[in-house]
Amino acid sequence: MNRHSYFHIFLGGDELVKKDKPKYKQIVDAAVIVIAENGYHQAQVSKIAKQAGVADGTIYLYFKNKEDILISVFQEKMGMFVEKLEHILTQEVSASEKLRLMIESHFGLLSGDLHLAIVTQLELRQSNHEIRMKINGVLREYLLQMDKILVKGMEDGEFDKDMDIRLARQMVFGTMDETITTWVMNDHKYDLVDLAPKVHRLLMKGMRA
Amino acid sequence: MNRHSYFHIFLGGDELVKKDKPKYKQIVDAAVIVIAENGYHQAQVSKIAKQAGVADGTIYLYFKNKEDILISVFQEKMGMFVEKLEHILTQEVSASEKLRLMIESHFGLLSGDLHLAIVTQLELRQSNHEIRMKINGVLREYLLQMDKILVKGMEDGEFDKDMDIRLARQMVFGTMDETITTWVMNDHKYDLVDLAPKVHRLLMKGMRA
Amino acid sequence: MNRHSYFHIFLGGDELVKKDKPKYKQIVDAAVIVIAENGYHQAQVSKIAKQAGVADGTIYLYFKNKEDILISVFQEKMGMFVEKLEHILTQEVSASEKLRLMIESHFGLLSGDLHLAIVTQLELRQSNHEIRMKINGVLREYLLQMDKILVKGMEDGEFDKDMDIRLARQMVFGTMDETITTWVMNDHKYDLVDLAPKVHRLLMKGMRA
Amino acid sequence: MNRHSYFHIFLGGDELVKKDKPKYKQIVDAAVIVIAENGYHQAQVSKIAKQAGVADGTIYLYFKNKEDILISVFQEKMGMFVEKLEHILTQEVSASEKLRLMIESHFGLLSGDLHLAIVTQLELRQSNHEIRMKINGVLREYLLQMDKILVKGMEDGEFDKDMDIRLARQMVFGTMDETITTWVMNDHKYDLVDLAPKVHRLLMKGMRA
DNA sequence: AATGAATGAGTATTCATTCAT
DNA sequence: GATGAATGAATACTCATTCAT
Repeated sequence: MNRHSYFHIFLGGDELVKKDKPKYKQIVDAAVIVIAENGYHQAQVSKIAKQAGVADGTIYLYFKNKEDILISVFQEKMGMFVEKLEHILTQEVSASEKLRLMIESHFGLLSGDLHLAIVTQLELRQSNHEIRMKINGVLREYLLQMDKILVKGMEDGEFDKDMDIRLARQMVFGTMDETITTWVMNDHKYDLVDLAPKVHRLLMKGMRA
Repeated sequence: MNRHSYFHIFLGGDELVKKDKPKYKQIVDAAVIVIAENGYHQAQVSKIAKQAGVADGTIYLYFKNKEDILISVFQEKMGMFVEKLEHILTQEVSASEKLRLMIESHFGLLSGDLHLAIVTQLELRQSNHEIRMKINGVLREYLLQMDKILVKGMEDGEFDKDMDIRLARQMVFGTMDETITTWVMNDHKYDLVDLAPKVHRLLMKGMRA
Repeated sequence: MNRHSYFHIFLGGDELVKKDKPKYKQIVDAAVIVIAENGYHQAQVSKIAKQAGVADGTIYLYFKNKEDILISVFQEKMGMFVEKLEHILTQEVSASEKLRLMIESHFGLLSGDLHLAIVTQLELRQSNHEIRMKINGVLREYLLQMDKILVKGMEDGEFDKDMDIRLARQMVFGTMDETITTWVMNDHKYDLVDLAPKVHRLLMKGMRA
Repeated sequence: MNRHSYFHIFLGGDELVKKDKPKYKQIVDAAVIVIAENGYHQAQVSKIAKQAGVADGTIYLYFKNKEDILISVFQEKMGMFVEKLEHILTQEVSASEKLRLMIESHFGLLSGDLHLAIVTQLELRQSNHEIRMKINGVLREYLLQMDKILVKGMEDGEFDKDMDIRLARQMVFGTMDETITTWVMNDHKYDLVDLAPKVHRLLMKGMRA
């Protein structure tokens, strides 16, 4: 039994097989570049195809439609964030330290891929309701992992036990998001990762027991 | 000399004269309703005209183009927020109390106009880069007033003197924004203003000296 | 009360008002010419608009979509056939004579508009299932009138009383249709109306009592 | 020398050799099924290949292009009709009886293959001008055989000697065609072959000397 | 000032056909 | 012979904006 048929059974196959092919990632990466450089509304399928070095029609061998490309971009890239976060969660450190690592990791990933930062913070937010809802679905996974840090911190007495977990999450994510968006809008003039410790300290003061 | 005539000098007369005419507000209000009820991408000029009870062409007697309508919506409505905030700044209370009043006022205004909340938190963010930059310009005035509270609090020793003012502002605004957006996305199931004290407490802990 | 509001009450208004405007007929006539000269599959909306002397977008002020244009072409033109047939039905002549007049009228109308003949006999039959079903609906009205001649002839003893009305109708319409299509495919080399008496005689022999 | 090798000389060998291979018929039969079940415009080459159990590219080893498949469908199937008709022509019976046998045979063949009936009466007529002209070429052979019955009948004094042979053929074929199409459109609710004697009688009355 | 009919630029997607393996 | 991944041309429709009335 080959690898393909193995996955076919557990994961539905078609989808995964396509994601494994080099052109799938090629197109996703092309989409990030085209959207970042041209803006969401000027990111035509033909432009993405050209950037990926494939024919327009080839796009549709790997994606159902344009919407599918955009959601896949977010899914593929968000995957990196979730992976890093999951790794942080396994470490034997305090909740505060995990929070610091998360902020640093999050800032670091976006600092290292300016195109991606523009796409996630500015451009993808211009998408229509339907796409945004699907993106939110992907984001939820990340926020659920984030919650684990907060809950652990509260249980261990590091964070305020009476804290409203939803508000705390909104403060953490809202602060990070606002910080990154401002950085992107200021054309990355300063170093984002340098801000991580300050952001961490600010948030910690807010949540400390 | 009132505030309007002050701006009159800098912004050009035509604009202002038109803003005083009844149809100007009529169209702006229609735009809020149409965008909230149909979504940003389904808010055609003809729909706004119909809602406002004027002909399509009439829109262009009051607005340069569609973009101008959208920016005007934000400008006109944001005006209310700035006015309230300016009033809070004149009060003889602590910076912490001013912060609380601001959050409460901000939440209150949006709670009282669900259409506006949908438009500012969800729909207007789907606009293109250019419009978003202009909206940010309008928002800046509000953030500058907000900064005054933070600076005053730091000077008075209520807030941490070593705080990075930009980060603090991002935490405050990011937390509020994220809280409101979550509330809108949850279809206003709970009372937003009720969350104000909790948000205030959370932010205060973060900034306290 | 003006003419428009009068019709509005009885006929649904919008539709009719548009059909009365000169551009409606202008576009329908342009469609016949474009389809006849370019073939069904090469009759793009932009070509029809150009032929009609209007902008592409104008088409959509008068027609819901391309399908609507095609059905309207058949409806408008078939209207002439039905009108003539209804007039024939009012005449005080034998069923046989009515049949002769119908064939002559049918052949005459198509002889007089070669574009239309090509469109109805060859091109419109290439349309998809949905359009064809709608066209058949329009055609049904014509066949119902035709049935009246056959029924009258049977009642009056001119036609065979034991005739299967459905088969008789299929023979009459099938023969006419096949005759016209052959004439169109032979590039109108001979005179179609000249064939009317012969076709009439042939059909009459088949149906005579 | 058989009929095939006769044509071999005039039509080129490649064609014929391929027609004898099993995959040729496999693809033709698949095309009939796919067109009947999906409609002409939804009968993509890839669907036909799938139904035939071959790869898309394989189609092009047996057919020049898609058009060639469609014409071949008609040719192959029409072959059965011509064969039956040729057999009828050899029989020692009256022209009227031959006509009856032809109608019965024609109705019978289509009754026995509903897919084929749908394809020839409805779907293939949606093909473009060029294909339709080629189909008519194939049909001509059938009509030429049919003419033989009419000519014989006229010579023998069974049919009206003054009959216009072309019109008579159009009546015969038009009536049969219209009858079959109506039967197909009515979802084969009644028995088509049962109608053969009635159709025969109707036509005979029309042509009788 | 107000109208609303007319304009026309711009784009996602399908599918017959090819050709390297 | 057989495959199937890759190609790329071709087209209906929307809607912001104009301008004659």
